Amino acid sequence: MAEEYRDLYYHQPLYNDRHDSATNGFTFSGSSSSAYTQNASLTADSSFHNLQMLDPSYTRFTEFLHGSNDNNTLSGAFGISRTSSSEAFSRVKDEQKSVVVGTGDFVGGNETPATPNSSISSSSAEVVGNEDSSKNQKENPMKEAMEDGEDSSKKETKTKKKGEKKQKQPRFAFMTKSEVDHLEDGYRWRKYGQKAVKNSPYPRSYYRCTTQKCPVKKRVERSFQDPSIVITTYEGQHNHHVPATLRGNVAGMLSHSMLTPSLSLQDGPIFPQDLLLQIPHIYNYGTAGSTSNFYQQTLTPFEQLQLPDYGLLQDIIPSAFPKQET
DNA sequence: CGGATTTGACCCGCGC
DNA sequence: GCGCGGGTCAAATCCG
Repeated sequence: MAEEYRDLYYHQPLYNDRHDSATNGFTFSGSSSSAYTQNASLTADSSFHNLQMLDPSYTRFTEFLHGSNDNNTLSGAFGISRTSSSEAFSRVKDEQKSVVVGTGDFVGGNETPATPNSSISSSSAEVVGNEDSSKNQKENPMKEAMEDGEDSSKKETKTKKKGEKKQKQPRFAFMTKSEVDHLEDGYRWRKYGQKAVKNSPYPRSYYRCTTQKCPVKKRVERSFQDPSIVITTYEGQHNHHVPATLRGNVAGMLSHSMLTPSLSLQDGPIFPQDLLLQIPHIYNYGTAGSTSNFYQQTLTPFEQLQLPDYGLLQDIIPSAFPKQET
């Protein structure tokens, strides 16, 4: 069942104060001392092999994020390396724990010793070339019957070819402690569906990037085990920049507060904001400030978190969970 | 009025 | 083959 979540990022943003801490508290997977990170590091070994990247081109978090295979890596964007990421996030507060559990390359055990810091920078997104269940693109005979001319563009995206299985887009999931379901991430999304989730009282919402031709989708749902946790799953890669008309111009904020320090941007276009924008809790800083206690303080140990569709995390990352059953 | 959301129907893959 | 569950569509509705 753990077919897709090759990368799972668990964020535990803990903003004790207000906005400022948001930037300061950027702890991607920072130097947090939480048990979560420890767990995260645990995931770094053995049993992750089968969860490792399938596509070496996506060896970095950002690459996945932006769908580029150039040097747009998170570490690159922040001028950090897998082993020195802590530098970039030195401002991380102790209480601000963000958990990033990857199931990709970084956790793959290659070089993920026990430093969750490195994990993120080397994280990779799942890239499943030929996945089995690809239901994204389906044909719609009904509509076809009704209209076939003008609607072709729409169908073109979903009616590739009968036999030709739709390629699975790389995805990764965030688990974010948040009171709001749909975390602001800088992109414009249009909700196109909502479904009840089995074994969960909380529905799952489906969003599509509103930018033309951008294939990115995301699903948002709440963990039924810990309702305060929102699981956001991104699928696909944006082929465009973050819309400039962001509320509060978060992109600017981010680039200023985050990119200034030690960012040795490498060649090639980099959209640092994209990285950050993928970190909902960070991004929310700019938009959800009004909310009183937007963020909670603690994160349910992720061994208790249930992943959508894929069962418990320990099912996916057995090594991270010595022994424990549902 | 146009864009976004809601929501029930439909499609599809998978397991039994 | 059938039922289930997940994902998507699109008409209806909402909202600024």
